[in-house]
Amino acid sequence: MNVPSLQHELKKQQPFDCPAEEAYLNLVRTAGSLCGEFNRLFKANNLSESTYNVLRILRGAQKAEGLVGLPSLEVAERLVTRVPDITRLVDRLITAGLAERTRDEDDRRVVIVSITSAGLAVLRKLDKPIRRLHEQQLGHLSRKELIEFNRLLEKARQPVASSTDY
Amino acid sequence: MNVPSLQHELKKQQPFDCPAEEAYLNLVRTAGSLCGEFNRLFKANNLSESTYNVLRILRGAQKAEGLVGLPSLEVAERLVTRVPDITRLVDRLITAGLAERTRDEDDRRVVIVSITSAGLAVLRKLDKPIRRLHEQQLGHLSRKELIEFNRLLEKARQPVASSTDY
DNA sequence: CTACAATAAATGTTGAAACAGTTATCGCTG
DNA sequence: CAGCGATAACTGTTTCAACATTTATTGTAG
Repeated sequence: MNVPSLQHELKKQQPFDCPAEEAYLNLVRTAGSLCGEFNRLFKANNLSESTYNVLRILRGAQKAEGLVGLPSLEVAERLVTRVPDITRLVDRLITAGLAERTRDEDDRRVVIVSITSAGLAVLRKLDKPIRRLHEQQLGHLSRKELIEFNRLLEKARQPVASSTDY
Repeated sequence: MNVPSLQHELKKQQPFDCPAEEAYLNLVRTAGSLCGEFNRLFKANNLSESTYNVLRILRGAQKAEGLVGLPSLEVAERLVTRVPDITRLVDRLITAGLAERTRDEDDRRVVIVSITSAGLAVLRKLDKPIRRLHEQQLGHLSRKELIEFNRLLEKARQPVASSTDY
């Protein structure tokens, strides 16, 4: 079965109101579709996209920056999608034994979150399946297409008449 | 302020593991960003993206297909993002007076969901702001870019080696 | 005509996201 | 060093999504 056009897929008789709307729906649907496959993979390992991303960030801070852990807010800021409730996100990881908290003695307001060896083990186990899924999802786009795709996605994030930038 | 590259934005020191992953993160982040703006608009009118989409589908069925309403399952199938819990989604619309249920007398298992005049009024009120937001978000992409964007998004949804298609 | 599989919708329950409000600590100013 | 605003994290609460289970109705096979 070929992938039908979005318009046909939604059984809309009339064309889209405007091209921008069509692209928006296309974008949301595509992201949802690809996300869904990852969520299934994560769920099979008792993780969610959010908790997985936190673990990735913590491992990255260790490997690339040589840090034991990161302050909670720092973790929140590095997440792909904004998360206002980092506390309970980390709570779940701690309950699962994948992360731990230590209070920063220099500034007792901040809490350092770090990944445990169990957390690292989970990530290691997931690395290959994740990479394989990435390849399966977008590996059939050529190098050129990927570059153009990224360019368009970044341009789409840059709003027109961004009055907030002044 | 320019939109920094995703890589810089996430404060990752090392490059992405693979191009497919970079594109995936870019996609998810862009969709989340644009979605967030719509969600704010919807919320200001006591709607969510899901409930708004249901209303749109119901209005579309009326206008384009001349139907009074649609069976619940039919509504669920037309939604952009899969929703397993159409019942309570419609519940909320009914509580808000924007939709109503009638039992199909021919097949008493099915429930016909239809939009009320209040629901149509809400949609009418939102039509312009929605269109304006679409234009603001993606209106700065040229016609050519939008076409290519759509093409790439559809290609991205088409998995490689889709063994399920045989 | 009864039994039963299939279908449509509703319900129960759990888990997570969103938002507001609170507590603890810090740094600065008088 | 007392007071105060700013900052970091936590907590309470509501709403929503996801999953499994249940009820009601239909059509169909014996």
